[in-house]
Amino acid sequence: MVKSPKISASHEPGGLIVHISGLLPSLSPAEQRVARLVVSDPADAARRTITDLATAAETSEATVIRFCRSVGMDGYPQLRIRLAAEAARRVEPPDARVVGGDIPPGADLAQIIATIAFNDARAVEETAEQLDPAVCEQVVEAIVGAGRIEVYGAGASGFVASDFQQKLHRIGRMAFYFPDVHTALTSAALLGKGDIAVGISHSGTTSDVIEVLEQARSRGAGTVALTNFPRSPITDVADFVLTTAARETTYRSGAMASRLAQLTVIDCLFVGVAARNRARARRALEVTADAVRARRVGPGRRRG
Amino acid sequence: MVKSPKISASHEPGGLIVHISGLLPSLSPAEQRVARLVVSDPADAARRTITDLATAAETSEATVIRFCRSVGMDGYPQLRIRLAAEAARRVEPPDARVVGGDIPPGADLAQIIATIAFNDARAVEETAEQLDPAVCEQVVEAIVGAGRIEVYGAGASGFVASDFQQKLHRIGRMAFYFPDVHTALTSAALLGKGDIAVGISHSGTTSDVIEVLEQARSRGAGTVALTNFPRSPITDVADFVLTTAARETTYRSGAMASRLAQLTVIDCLFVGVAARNRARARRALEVTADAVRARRVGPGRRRG
DNA sequence: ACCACGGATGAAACTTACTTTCACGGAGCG
DNA sequence: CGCTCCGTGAAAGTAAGTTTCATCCGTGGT
Repeated sequence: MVKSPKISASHEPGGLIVHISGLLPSLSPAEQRVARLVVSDPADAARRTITDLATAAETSEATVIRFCRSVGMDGYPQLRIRLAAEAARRVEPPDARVVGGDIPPGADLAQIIATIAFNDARAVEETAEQLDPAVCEQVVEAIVGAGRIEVYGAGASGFVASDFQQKLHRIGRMAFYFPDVHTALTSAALLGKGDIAVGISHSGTTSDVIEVLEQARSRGAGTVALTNFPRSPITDVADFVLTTAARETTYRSGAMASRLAQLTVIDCLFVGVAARNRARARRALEVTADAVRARRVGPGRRRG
Repeated sequence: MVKSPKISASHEPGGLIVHISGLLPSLSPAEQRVARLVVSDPADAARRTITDLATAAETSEATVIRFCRSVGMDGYPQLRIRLAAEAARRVEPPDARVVGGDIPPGADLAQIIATIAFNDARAVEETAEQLDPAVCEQVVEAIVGAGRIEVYGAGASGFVASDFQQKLHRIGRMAFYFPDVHTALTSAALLGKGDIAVGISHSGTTSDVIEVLEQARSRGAGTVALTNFPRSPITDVADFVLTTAARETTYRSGAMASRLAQLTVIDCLFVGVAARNRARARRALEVTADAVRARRVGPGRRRG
């Protein structure tokens, strides 16, 4: 058996490669070698026979098969044709920016900008592609029906959590965010059936967030995890798992791509929730916009 | 017509399917049955095994192999992956999502996600395109040489400001962010020549941010504005203006696109700054990553 | 009418690719 | 120190793909 019976479904419509990248850290070393080969050149991998690929990855055919199963395929032939399809679909970017590539040392700013924009945009697109609308729908449903919503996140993911809280609050949902673990734990302990706890962690391994989510769950609240890695520990304490698809480079490890990917998911959830009651949400947005109008200056002239 | 295993080269540029259609009349009856199956549903054919396809075409495997050779393939596996690739390529391009379009009232979540992702990714790309590398360069320069860096932003832009501060801080630059206007004003008053103040405001009209930036400027600090509107009030108090390119829709006025666009710019600046001293930045990132390692759990491995 | 010929075809032999099983070895745990 | 569990590849086993070959059938020559 693979994973727990989560609601995250075995769903990788938006790109097999992306899906594999996400699973990469949860694979065994030998399988990771295979995965890296596959990800780095899907078309080439599709051309190879299983023995060939195994040799190239310095492992045995058995491991390649295990890898296929790990990423949700029936066997090698299926992986092969999926890879071929995938490779065909992705039209190579015009110039030679390597996806997820590091910034070359001699790069000038224009190059840097181009590379970053490419990767950032990519993260957004790929995240959206692989998002499972069914799971989103359920999460939206849960949020709409929730008595209280709490959002947790540490460090960089904390910004995202905070952002989500603010958005929900703004359309009149009772949402909270606690930067402090102790406060968060305390608050989580007060959750109950019908409440929703959302934990955000790129790596899926942030113990603070996991603990709080666990606490919330033990009290009967529904739990949602937002992470880049579908088999990371955080998914064990989540009723619903939503994943991002950001490929981080070593150099940019404080990187933005994961943040953008997370925000994209948040945006989808937010709009989904808001769409449930357009009138009310719109009214709330207007009211809140009015509230800060006094803090604005001039006509915002985009004058000619 | 007889079939010509002649010098027809293994070159079918216009697409494999077209190629096969063209050859169809020159094939033997049994091969034609195979060809028709393949042409009518390439994706399906790619999924089938040779025995399967042979049965479906009411013929033997041998004939399928002959068919493969007739159309210039080495064997069945090659045909299969070529078909998969072909089928994938001829998938309809994403449908007509209007750029900057609002979400139609009846939209289901899948549509919403697609629209959002499209607009978000677009905002990132377009922002990068219109970003002036020369100005970025100057800003990076200023930040690298700055004694102190302060970042201001209110509301949603506050998250971005905070994020930027955190990033800079993480690579060892002396950066600050103040959520509170009074504190920010006080701090700005203490800036001087050689310091840098960065104000973030999507609309460019947030008086709090403008005031603080003004204060900083009056003390001799360099000022940077990040806004979506190149002629908004904030640009009057900025030495350097960086712009985003997010088209906000009415409905999503709490919108994410502008946030993502801002973050993209921040990302570019950050990487630009970090690139100035790769060794130091990398070391700092490693050290800070180590610092939170204890707050992480397990290897993210979960199977069985 | 008969036969010789050649191409088309599928059965079966054969080869290669894929999958499963199993035993080994090392890491972590009591 | 011994235990278990997990990752691993060797090898056995199965299925897929390929080749060979005998048969069939239509054609054209005798």
